[in-house]
Amino acid sequence: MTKDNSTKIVFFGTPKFAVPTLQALVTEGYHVVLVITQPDEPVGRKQVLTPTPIKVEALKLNVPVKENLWEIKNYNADLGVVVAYGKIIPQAILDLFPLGLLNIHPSLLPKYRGPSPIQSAILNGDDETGVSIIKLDEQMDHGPIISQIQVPISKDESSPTLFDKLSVLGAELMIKALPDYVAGKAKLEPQDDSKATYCEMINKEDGLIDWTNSADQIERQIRAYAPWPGSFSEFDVNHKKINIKIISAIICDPVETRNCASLPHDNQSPVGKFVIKNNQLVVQCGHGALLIEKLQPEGKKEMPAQAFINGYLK
RNA sequence: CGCGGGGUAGAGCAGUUGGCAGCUCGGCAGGCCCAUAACCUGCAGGUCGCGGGUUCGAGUCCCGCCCCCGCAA
Repeated sequence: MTKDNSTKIVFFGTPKFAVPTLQALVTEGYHVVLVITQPDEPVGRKQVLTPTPIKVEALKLNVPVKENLWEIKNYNADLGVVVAYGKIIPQAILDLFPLGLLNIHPSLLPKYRGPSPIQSAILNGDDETGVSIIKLDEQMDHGPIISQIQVPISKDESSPTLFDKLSVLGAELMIKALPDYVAGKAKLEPQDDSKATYCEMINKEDGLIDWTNSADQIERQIRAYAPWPGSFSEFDVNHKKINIKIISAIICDPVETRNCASLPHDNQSPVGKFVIKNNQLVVQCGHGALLIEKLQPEGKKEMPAQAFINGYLK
């Protein structure tokens, strides 16, 4: 492997997704002179001030960590590597890097520019997604593509597993792409802007299930929005309304196998209500129905549907 | 001190004004049946989160602690 240890790299990243890339860079012997990450934030129920995963990793690797972008001036860096940093980096900062900045984006750009590409790919039922490495330019997720790799999306893929996969693949792809790029031999393929699509920041309300949608669509939503914001709905249980998060479900379609093949999917049950059929928990949707596997009532831990039936619906 | 719900059998829940700790499912044994995830009979399984206190008596009331979860990113 051709490495140029004289290239000084500044790494920008914040969440867990960025960690494998930082690790790989250091392990492969690249000279990471500085890590820029977001400030510690209060986290969790107890609002404990917590450093970002990247900060924790950087300290472990003995790389200096700063939150102030202007610190970069003191490091004479050549190249920037940006992985889920979480903020727009101002042009004046970009100009400090002679070799520019590379960015890992977890989609097949120009598809799914924006902040939620992984969730969007699952939500839309895509067969595949991927990871792209681009050179940052002045527009969001717009720069020329240096490298790209496809990844199939299985029928039961959920956001957490896909995050993990793409996180690791992104790191590998970066390590493969860097030598040529640093040597000035990389091909820069401009994106076809006419094919660009965009995804939005996800909000809590996006997790609210609209049971008039098709079972198909709701099932994809459940996988896409795990673990946050989750997919939830209000149900009538023993004359009380409780908010319940659906953790996983199977589409009740006679074509599908599994044990729901014999279930009556009569399209007559009330939409969005629990129905017990053959001792299984089913919710009728606008089209088709969902067999609930795991769920979580508010204030409770997640539990199998069977346990929910035994404890709540008897 | 951000707001709130909770910890009772392997799982999920009940437990009234303090008075023999219960229900559904699961497990085990037996029965019925062509057969079964159905049905019948029986059995096992509990330091009621931890530590104090009040009381003749605490799952239940009081104080302290630990843990889990929903909202709040």
